[in-house]
Amino acid sequence: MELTDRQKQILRAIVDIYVSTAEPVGSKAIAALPDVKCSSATIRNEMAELTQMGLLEQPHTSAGRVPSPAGYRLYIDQLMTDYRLSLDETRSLNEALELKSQEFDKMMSQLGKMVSKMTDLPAYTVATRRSGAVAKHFELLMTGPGSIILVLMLSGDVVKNKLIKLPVSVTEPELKLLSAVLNASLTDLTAQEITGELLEKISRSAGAAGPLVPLVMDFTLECLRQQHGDVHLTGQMRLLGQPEYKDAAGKAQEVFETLDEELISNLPAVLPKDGPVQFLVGPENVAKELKDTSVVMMRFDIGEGMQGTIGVVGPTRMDYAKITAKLGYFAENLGRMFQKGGAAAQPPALPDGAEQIEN
Amino acid sequence: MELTDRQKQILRAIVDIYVSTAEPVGSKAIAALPDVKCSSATIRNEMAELTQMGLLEQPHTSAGRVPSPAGYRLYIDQLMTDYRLSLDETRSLNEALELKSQEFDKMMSQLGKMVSKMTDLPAYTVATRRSGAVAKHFELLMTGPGSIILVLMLSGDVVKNKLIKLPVSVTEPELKLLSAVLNASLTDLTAQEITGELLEKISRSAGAAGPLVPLVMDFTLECLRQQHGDVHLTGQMRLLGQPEYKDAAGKAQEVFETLDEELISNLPAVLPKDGPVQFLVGPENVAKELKDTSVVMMRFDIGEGMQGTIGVVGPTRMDYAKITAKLGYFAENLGRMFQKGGAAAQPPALPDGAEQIEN
DNA sequence: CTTAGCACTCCTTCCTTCTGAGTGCCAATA
DNA sequence: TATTGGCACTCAGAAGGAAGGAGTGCTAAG
Repeated sequence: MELTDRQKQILRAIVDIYVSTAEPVGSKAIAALPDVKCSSATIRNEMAELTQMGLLEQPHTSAGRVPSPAGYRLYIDQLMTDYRLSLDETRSLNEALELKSQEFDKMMSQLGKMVSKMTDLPAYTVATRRSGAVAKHFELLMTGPGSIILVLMLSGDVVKNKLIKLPVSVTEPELKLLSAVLNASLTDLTAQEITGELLEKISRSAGAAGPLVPLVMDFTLECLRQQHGDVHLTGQMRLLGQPEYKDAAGKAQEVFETLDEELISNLPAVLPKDGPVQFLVGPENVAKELKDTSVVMMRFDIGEGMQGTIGVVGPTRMDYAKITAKLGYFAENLGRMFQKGGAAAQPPALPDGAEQIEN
Repeated sequence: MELTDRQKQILRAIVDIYVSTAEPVGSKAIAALPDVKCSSATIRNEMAELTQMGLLEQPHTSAGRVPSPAGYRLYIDQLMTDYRLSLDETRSLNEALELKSQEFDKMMSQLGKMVSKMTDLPAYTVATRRSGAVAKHFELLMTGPGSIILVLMLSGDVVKNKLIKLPVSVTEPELKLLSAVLNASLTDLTAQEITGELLEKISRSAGAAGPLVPLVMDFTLECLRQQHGDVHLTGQMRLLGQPEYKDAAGKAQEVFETLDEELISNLPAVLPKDGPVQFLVGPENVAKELKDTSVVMMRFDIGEGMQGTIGVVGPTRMDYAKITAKLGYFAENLGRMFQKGGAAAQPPALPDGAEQIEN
């Protein structure tokens, strides 16, 4: 069942208005729009039909219309007009993009904070490996009589470290030997390629530090197998600024808790695969508590077989076009920064005038 | 002006009841308590006096009484009876204490999550140095044609890393040389002891890698100078479970934002110094937006010149005794775990019966 | 097919009333 | 002198209408 042009125009208008007012949209409001040529009665007829099709909903009989999840979906897939970032917006996005270069994990978390601030909604970031990770370098450092720190460098510029308590006493030279053996035999191997035999061989060549090998390898394999970095979720409280949570702290709390638990653990499974952008609208969402909540996810490149995802979480009624535009701007420039010269590189030059972003 | 025993008893009862009900406490409720011997009229007289002294407040003329901040303060300092952890509580605290040993920073953040869950309130953790930090080891690793990773180990088992983009091209052996020079000349020095002259000397001995020295040292000095680790704040949303935020999402959001901004940056300045426990009651708090919010902070030892702080944030009306007991239990056992054998060590044995915790 | 008109629905807001918990004070009591 | 029972008074919050108004669906005319 195809929509007529007028129906599309009306649906689009309803979504646009509802997104900015959070109030059900009446037929008069639509008829009053400058480029609508017909009367409110006609609009009413069309609205009744759109409701029948399941694209609109009515909170109660004598209220205006609100887009249904299906309506949002259709809007996103077909009707959404690209949002043009204003010069001001571009400028503040650029400002935000001036990441203080730090440890990788902190950069990701800082990025999330920036996005959350720019969209005034909760945001999260995850780093994902595109290919299997390999170890690049092992370093074992004595920190005290009974403990060492293992510093592990992985592909993708990821550094992990762990404090290990020693089951046996080991001397500094023995530790050096073990480091050397590990670096010689395990660098550039994926988790699959590290076999039990290999480990046994290493244990034997490591001499007195042999008993350490399982401890070191447990952590290493755990790191290598990790597909996703931590999910950094921030700005949850911004959701409270949305009118839907005006006086329903209970509802908000439920959403928060779900975000904290479900989303963080399930989200990596629904990272965008096909396009750079993906939308989860209301009930399409991972958890049923989030049925009135939507997620916009945007992929970006961080080179070295790694890929990042920025996501923004908001009420189903959110400005998909604007958020997509902002995320797109971030993604584009982040990819460039990560590839070219790291976060310390120049932020992108200010374009002359507002820039068109494709979604 | 000293309080009579009966006044103390009444104040204590009012705080105890109000803390658990969040409703103003009337004279009848007090008179009905088993160990109160006088009538409600007497209680009313005493309550009027306590109100005059500024220890109680009245939301409106015909309502019961509520403790004022001064009342809470007096309660905390003199009246609070130690809360006895139940066997159940001790058991779940012990369960929570089974930290998965990980990187230091993650442990701290995980600890915050545990505490937040156990108290059902927002919590934060910070690690603080007691003495100046020194560098223990430098490691420079080539990650690609134009970039290296600097891994820096500090005293206190803290590991920091940073991706550095190279201004000049450097070979692997040159990098090794620089590592060696850094390790030879800078280990065990505090930030103060690293002078310009010293750096210049290093630059010269580093040969081709000389131009890298400022980049490396900027980061190193930044790390050495850092007094506090990151403040890990979690569980903000639990505040929404408290009745005072039942239908005031706006107020909650304000508190959240303040927590995020003010608290995190100002908090290290008010870390407990004198006792292991410190209370910030309502207006004593760091920011005026938190005037209805209290903080309980507990110090614990993590050895190696480091000290940790766990804090719990809640409405002024919170169960100080219970929270103190729980934090105390954490602090005691954490200190033991960190000192004896790291987080991988055994959690404390379950005491026979509930255990008395001193605050 | 579109539109003006109209009756109808029902949410929202505002006002009023009512109730009851709790106080303050006074006079009686021990 | 300290305590208690009694009583009038206060005031927030709940409950109950009543009015207002935005918006709909339907019908009949253009």
